[in-house]
Amino acid sequence: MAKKTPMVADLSTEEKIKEAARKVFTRKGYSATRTRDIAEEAGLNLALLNYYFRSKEKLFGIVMVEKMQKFFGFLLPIINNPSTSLESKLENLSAGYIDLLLTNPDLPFFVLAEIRNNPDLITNFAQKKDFLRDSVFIKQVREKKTELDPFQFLLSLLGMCIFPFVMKPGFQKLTDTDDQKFKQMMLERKKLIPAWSKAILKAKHPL
Amino acid sequence: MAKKTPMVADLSTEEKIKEAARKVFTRKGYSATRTRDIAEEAGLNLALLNYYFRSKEKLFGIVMVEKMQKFFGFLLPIINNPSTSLESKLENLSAGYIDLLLTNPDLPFFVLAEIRNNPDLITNFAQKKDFLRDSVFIKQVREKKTELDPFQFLLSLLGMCIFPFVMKPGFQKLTDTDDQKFKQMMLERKKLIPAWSKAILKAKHPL
DNA sequence: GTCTATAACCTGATAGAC
DNA sequence: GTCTATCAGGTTATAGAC
Repeated sequence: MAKKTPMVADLSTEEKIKEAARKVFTRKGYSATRTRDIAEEAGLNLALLNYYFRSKEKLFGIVMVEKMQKFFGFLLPIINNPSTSLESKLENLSAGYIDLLLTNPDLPFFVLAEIRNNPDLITNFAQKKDFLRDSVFIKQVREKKTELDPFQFLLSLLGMCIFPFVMKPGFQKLTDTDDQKFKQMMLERKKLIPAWSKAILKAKHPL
Repeated sequence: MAKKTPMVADLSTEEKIKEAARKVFTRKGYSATRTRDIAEEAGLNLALLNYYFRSKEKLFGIVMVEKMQKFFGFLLPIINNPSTSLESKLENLSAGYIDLLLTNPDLPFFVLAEIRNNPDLITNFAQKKDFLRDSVFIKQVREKKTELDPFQFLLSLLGMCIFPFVMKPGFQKLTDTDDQKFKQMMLERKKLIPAWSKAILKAKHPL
């Protein structure tokens, strides 16, 4: 193992910093993290952050774009897939999103926080203006059940998938649920949400 | 209108600071707000914050407790009310919570953020340990449908009520929905959520 | 490329005049 | 009680040695 042949475990300095930044920024947010926290987390000196990334803000920007792409890059293709049925979309979205969030439990809160700080950002990640209004998903809900506002339905669907992760720390404390049990619940949820969504679609619309 | 008879509009200095603190802290969170922001928002000098509240942290603590009590003080009594049916609880919770959040749209995000920063806090606001596990709501769901995990159901119910408000800025940007239209949607939602929750309770449980 | 030392700046808190 | 001016400490960013 010569010095120039790094093992898989040890990344380049630049990548070490990015990895540390991902971790600290997602946990504490932009304002509450100090560049020193990131340097320490990376096991490196503070000056290197500026050497590689010029500023805290630029480093954050890189992490932020990554996270946004992860969050929306999964969601939008499913919602706008013209070759799957609405029922398939419910199953794909629920199962895939919960898997994604199980490996990235802090992702939704980070994304929601960032959108609140800067709502204009969201337009960079929705492919085009009125993307959602014109999406296949919205059309399919409209065809299935004209009296139902498809955006109301989507809000509920997303809420059922995402909210448990936003609420995770509080929920676990309140119900004495450890990570293992929480994971089991979320896996179970992959089947519950499509079933429940279909029940909602079938339910009589209230006056 | 003598000097000593203030009009309803102008509050005491102390109350002006608190009101400004509520506004800025809820919008930007603890770390991102500077005491100078609060002073400016209140139209007062920075030194007065420390005169009245000793420190940024103490001022934040006061605002935070208020918000937590507002958030949980409404939820817990409904969930644990022994003299209402499960169906009534669904209706009361949905209607009441959405009304609360329409006048306090930033409340859920603030509370969720605070719980993430300090999960132990939540135990101060849940009246006793295992409050939720032993609650009337959980018992009633269990009686109604033994094969359904009542916590899964509660997560969905809360998600449907709360998530739209957490997502509000992004949703509005993405769908070109102004505040007036958003409010209409949420009022409509007060009827949708109980109907949908009941449909979930009636739906066949997936294997 | 990586480090130590330090500059430049920002922020919470206080002193002291009014 | 309220203000201006300032301090003390912490934080980002950089200079310069290695």
